[in-house]
Amino acid sequence: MIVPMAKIPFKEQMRRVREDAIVASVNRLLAEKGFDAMTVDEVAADVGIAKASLYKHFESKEELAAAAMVRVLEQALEFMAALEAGPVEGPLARLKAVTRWTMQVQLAGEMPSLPAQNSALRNALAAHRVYLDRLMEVSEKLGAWIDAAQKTGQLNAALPPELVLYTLFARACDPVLGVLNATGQYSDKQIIELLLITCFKGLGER
Amino acid sequence: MIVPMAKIPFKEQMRRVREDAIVASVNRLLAEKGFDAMTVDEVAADVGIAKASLYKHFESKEELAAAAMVRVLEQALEFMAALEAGPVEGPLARLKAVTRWTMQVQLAGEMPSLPAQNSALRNALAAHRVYLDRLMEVSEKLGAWIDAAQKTGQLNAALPPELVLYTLFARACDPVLGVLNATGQYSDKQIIELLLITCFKGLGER
DNA sequence: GTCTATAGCCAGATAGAC
DNA sequence: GTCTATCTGGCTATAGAC
Repeated sequence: MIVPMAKIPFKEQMRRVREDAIVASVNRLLAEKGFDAMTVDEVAADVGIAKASLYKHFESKEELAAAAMVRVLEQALEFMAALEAGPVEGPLARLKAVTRWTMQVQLAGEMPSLPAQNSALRNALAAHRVYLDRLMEVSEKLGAWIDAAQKTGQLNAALPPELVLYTLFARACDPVLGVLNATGQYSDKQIIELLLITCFKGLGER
Repeated sequence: MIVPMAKIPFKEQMRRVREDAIVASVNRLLAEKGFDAMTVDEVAADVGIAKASLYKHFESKEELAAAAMVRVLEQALEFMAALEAGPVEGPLARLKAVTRWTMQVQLAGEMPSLPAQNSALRNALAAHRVYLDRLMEVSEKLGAWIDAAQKTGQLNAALPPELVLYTLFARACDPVLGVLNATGQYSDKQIIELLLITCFKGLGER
């Protein structure tokens, strides 16, 4: 269904472009250095505007990080929607495709990493409606695929579905990928295939 | 072989006890909050001495973290030596036993977590002789077990041994454990057995 | 809304008396 | 070696001119 576009004022368009540029910078810096090591000054310098201008768009450093997280979650939703519309059939194949996608994002240096324990940030995220909403959407879609894959016996049905979900999220920012990449011994493709094996088949021999 | 103990001066003994207490506190705080969120003031308060006194023992916050890492690596070496002397036979069984041990340490809130990206800390560790030495010892012992397990077909021989090694290190501080524990739905024993499955058998069905 | 300049704070590290 | 008190730098956030 095609929805007629509402006319968007010019100023509003400018604002969006600016904010997109900001969030893209934040995303890259978060991926590179992590939340704590990233400074708002760096973000401003990277975008090419003054720090005070940043604060006209986002009211805190935490808001910046949340915006970056929302962005990557929406990209994930977009990818997952494309998967459902496309030729990739079966829940397991789709779960693997998403996992592969998260690894590609990591390799591209575009997976924001939020230290799991930072309390100021966690509190901000736990109160951030949009972030929670997107996170829920992704979780529900993945959850449906996990359910289906367990019912058809493609995934180990003895594992609690939440465990599978948490594991997939964890693999999306698994440090092993970075370490493996740093050795310089493997191509991106090899790294992804190796990590897919350890994730879905484990380290053991069958 | 029993080595005759050199006589240790009383003052030296006092110093060691103090430093052990300091490192134990650091270890716990690192596990609880991570390196960035941990403050030297907190450490001093937790130990019950003044901050300036801390700096008579360790010359920087990074040195504190390094000492905690050395401590846990030495505990690992001790555990691994006991494994080799004990009833646990076979390289795979030993690898699983070590993995189980690291998860118990995590559950006990005693696995120091060093954000993978902090550059000041990483530089300090990369130049820390004792830390690197212990890390190498652990890696070599694990590497030998991995080799053996791959030769006997207990571990997937198609995986590069380094990948297996990095994966085991990563699982020693896997956030999935904490998340699973936070749900309150599983006992420690269940959590450990579930994570051992995902690590060695993967998410898929065989 | 953009900028320069600065406030305010916090944490790592140190001075200096005992 | 331990303490109290302080220095110092860097970071988030804001004031105020334009």
